[in-house]
Amino acid sequence: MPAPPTPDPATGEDAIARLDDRRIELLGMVLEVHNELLNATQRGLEASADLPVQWLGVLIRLARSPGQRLRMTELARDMTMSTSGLTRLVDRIEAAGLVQRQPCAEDRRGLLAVLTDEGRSVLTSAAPCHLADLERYLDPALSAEEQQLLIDLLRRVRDHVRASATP
Amino acid sequence: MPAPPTPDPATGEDAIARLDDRRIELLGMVLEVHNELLNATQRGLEASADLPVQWLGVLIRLARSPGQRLRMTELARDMTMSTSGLTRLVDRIEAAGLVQRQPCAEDRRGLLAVLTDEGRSVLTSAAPCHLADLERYLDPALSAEEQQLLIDLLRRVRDHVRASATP
DNA sequence: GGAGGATCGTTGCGCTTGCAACAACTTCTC
DNA sequence: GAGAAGTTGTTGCAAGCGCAACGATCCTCC
Repeated sequence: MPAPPTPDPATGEDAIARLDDRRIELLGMVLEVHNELLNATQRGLEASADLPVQWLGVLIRLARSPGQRLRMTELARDMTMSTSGLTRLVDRIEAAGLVQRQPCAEDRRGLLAVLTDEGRSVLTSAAPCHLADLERYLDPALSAEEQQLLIDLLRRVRDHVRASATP
Repeated sequence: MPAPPTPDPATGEDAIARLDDRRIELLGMVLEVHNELLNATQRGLEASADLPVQWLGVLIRLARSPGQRLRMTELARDMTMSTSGLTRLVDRIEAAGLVQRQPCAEDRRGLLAVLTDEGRSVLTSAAPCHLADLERYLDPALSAEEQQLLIDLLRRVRDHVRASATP
């Protein structure tokens, strides 16, 4: 391959040409799907239960955990957010009575976020609407197999980003 | 299928059981990948060019557009963010000299965000690092075909969410 | 051609988040 | 055991975003 006619502008053109790169498109698509899907589910959740999606995220993770409780740090990791962000988030949810902080028996520094009865009740009433919304958005777009495939592909990306970014 | 033994708690258990639903897992995975990938690329971009990812998003979209310019509203749609958010974002980028606002000839309400020479220069110097980071994160996780497949699946989700949520 | 409605971009305001610093506690090391 | 080093959760602070309201401009329909 011969050298390009105009060296310095050519590197610029080269860089511009690479803007259509597959990986950049992938990043953009992840961002767009995230925003669209989050906005859509948020609207649906506001209409049906007047609940922020993040609250539901916390409630779901607690409900799935043994004893309906989770350490603050672990919850923050699960939610992929900072511990300070999670502190305020749990503050709000606790003020609404859906969660409660409990001291941790085997580590006196730690706190456990515990799902209250009211939190569990709110979750069981909001979950069906949330799921119906999600089905409405996803099922016509992707078959069950495609959804599973998408999950697997995304999980592989997540795992590798985590592994190569955390150190 | 016989009725469950304890009716009212059973609906609760039922709702809790559905928390493992494929669609909820998919939503969670999209959120996680978004956060991880955004944080990772952000760190890389800070280290190499000290540039927020959103700035690069604007720069890339402008560079790809004919005349390196885009209407504010269209840019907001492309970035999947509100017009007010974009106003402040462009404010910052313009203050840094990478973009410039120009009046729109055929619509005196409108403004065009135009890439400046400096913006183009910053983009061409930052893009290679950004792409290298992205390759480092994505290529070991997914083959070229899988990446393309992932893009296609995500695009179908995006399109359907947009179509069924906007009205 | 002019009035009503829609669209474009900006601003005030409040909310949520992350970073850095901190105190309380645990764990490692000698 | 005592001190150093790390971890856990909270707080002050500032940055960024979306919503609602606003003026300016365009478009439609009589």
